[in-house]
Amino acid sequence: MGSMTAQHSGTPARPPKRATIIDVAARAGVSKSLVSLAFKDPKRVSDERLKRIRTAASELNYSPSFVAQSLTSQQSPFIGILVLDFQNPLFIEVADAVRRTLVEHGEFGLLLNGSSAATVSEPYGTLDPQVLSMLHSLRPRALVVVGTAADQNALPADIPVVYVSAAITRGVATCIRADDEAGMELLVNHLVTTGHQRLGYITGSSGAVTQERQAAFESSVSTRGLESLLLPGDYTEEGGYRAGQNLLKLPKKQRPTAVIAVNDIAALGFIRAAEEAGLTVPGDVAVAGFDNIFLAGIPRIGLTSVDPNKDELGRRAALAVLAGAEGKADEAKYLLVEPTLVVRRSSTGSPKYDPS
Amino acid sequence: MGSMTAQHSGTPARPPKRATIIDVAARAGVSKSLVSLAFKDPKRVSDERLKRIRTAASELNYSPSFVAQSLTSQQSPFIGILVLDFQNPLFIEVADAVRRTLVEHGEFGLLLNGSSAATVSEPYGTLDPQVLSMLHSLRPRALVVVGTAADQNALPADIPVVYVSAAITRGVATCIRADDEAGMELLVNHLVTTGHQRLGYITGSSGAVTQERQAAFESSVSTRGLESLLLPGDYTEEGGYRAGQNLLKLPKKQRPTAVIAVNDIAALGFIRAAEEAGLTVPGDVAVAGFDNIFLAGIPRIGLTSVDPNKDELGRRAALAVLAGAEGKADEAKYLLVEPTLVVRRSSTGSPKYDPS
DNA sequence: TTGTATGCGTTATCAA
DNA sequence: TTGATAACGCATACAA
Repeated sequence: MGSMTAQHSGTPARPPKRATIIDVAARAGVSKSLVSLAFKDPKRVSDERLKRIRTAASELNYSPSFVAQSLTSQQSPFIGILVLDFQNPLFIEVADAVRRTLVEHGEFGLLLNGSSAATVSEPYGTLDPQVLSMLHSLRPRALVVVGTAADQNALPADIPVVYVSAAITRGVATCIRADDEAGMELLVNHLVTTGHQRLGYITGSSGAVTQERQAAFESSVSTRGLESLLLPGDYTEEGGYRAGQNLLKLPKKQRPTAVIAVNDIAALGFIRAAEEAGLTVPGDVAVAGFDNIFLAGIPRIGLTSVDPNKDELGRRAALAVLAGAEGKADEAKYLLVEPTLVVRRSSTGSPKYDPS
Repeated sequence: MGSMTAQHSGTPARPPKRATIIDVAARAGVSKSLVSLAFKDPKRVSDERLKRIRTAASELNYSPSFVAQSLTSQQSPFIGILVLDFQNPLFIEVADAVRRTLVEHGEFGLLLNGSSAATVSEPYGTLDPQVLSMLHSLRPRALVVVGTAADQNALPADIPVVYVSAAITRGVATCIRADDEAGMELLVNHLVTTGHQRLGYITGSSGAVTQERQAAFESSVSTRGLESLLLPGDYTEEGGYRAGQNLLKLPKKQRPTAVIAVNDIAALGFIRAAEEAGLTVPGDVAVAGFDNIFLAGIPRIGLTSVDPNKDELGRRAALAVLAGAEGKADEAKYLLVEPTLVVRRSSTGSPKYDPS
């Protein structure tokens, strides 16, 4: 009996109506209130009736209607995890970590796409009004938003919200994110230690993360009195590639000897531009990125990167949102998770790839 | 006015109750059925009242309750797109293509996680019973399942379902997938043309896709009377790596000169094993995969791969599910989409990576 | 064109 | 411990 039975049979027949609480009550010979009770608070109903209800329910393949439940209770028993960019592996991993932690605590985390972007490339995502409207009336216990949302006010104001891997205005809502400033410090320190004095930075295109990482770079660089160069780019491979091409227009003397990109993907694009132009990495120019996505760890790539500690981000976000759902969140917190630096070939070691 | 207002104020205060159709009716001085009409079929209500209703609605920030709507109409105005593995870029891209096509046709596609796997590595996913139960009562117009579901019967039997990028039993439900047999032919033909006579194949671990690709390989190879070798693996980098290590235990004479992996990720793992052992790709061994994920196209990787034509898969699935939602799907179709071969360095060209 | 009554599946309140 | 009944927010059929 496949899923499309109705389509197969010539006559649509009657759609196999789903069993309701009334059907179960009738079959078990009790009132519907008792059936409801049997599901919510089994120990308050006598053993005998409980058994009758349960067998009736399973025979009818009954489960309480989510919709009807949330209509009366004004609340749905799940926590929504809104991901703003499914193409970004960082977000996926963080979101999944949130979900796992939620499950461990007996909560049901529903992971769904929150972005309305037709084409995904902008990290600074717009929340899909349709999804929001749906969520608004579904009334999940709480919401986790993964990634920076363009418009925070679009979210239901009466549901606890936690942001993770997002850059939002401090104080308005709880936010868990990697400490980019610390990450940048790790990176710059590493590069300086390995002998670099002239650093380039490939910027993001827009959004708070862009600004904050850029500010962190400028601060790290000026504190040390280093020469620096800002290369406009974005979060895409293409953006990094263009930044690389622009860099190569400079006279050799002025070129940075090491380049940090706003994220790993852009770093990858930069590498492509550099190598196409006959430069070696890290021989002629060292490269590093942010996020430490899967890609960065592949031997052929070997990209030095700041790891945001995805599991920890997800775990903390889950705990925060659980507190919110319990009504225990007294105020909006702004939690920074310590990143770590993963040093690979792209910033050190031999310029040529030698796997042996 | 953040999202957590309720948490900030010491006293929880009364939750800012959401405006209902009655509030709007009262404010606009009409009956609630007229408000309902104004939202569903505006042209059936007089201009003047329509205006009053609309301003009242926006003043109260009212939008129809999704929950109440689907409770009465027995249907929710969206199409669910269930993704079985969010870590698999292939699925993400296909799912997004489905969503885009749906949007073009005025439908709302909700992309959500359908897998209950704690750790994601098995491509042969288990549908999350919680998600299913929720969906069951939400009653979306239709469902698209992206990826192979372990248990097809778990899905609501009274909602049209279309599978995409999945391997399911023919005939039970509509299924859109890449023609793996054709893809394998393209690949084997390419390798034979470039001089290879001894081919290896890294298998998947389980599931129908695993079986079908393997059968396709064996068929392609035996038709041509080629020597071949099956290397047990799975869909992960680690699986490909282990397969590679096993291959290297063989005396050089018996080793295949080209290896096809069940997917790109496994191919990547194989490359790592080969290069760690001092072999060059494609000098000592040519490598190719399936799926043509983003990774495969990066110059440093340059992996020859069978491209499943993700946009087309998504588009066809969307069209099929639209037909199903309209009740126009007369029977379960099994549609194969023609793949293309993308030849890159890993199977041809110079063994050493030279970007210039 | 507009208003009224009823039902959707469940929970909550109250009686029994 | 159990059962009757009123919400919940909306759509639909019907009446005006």
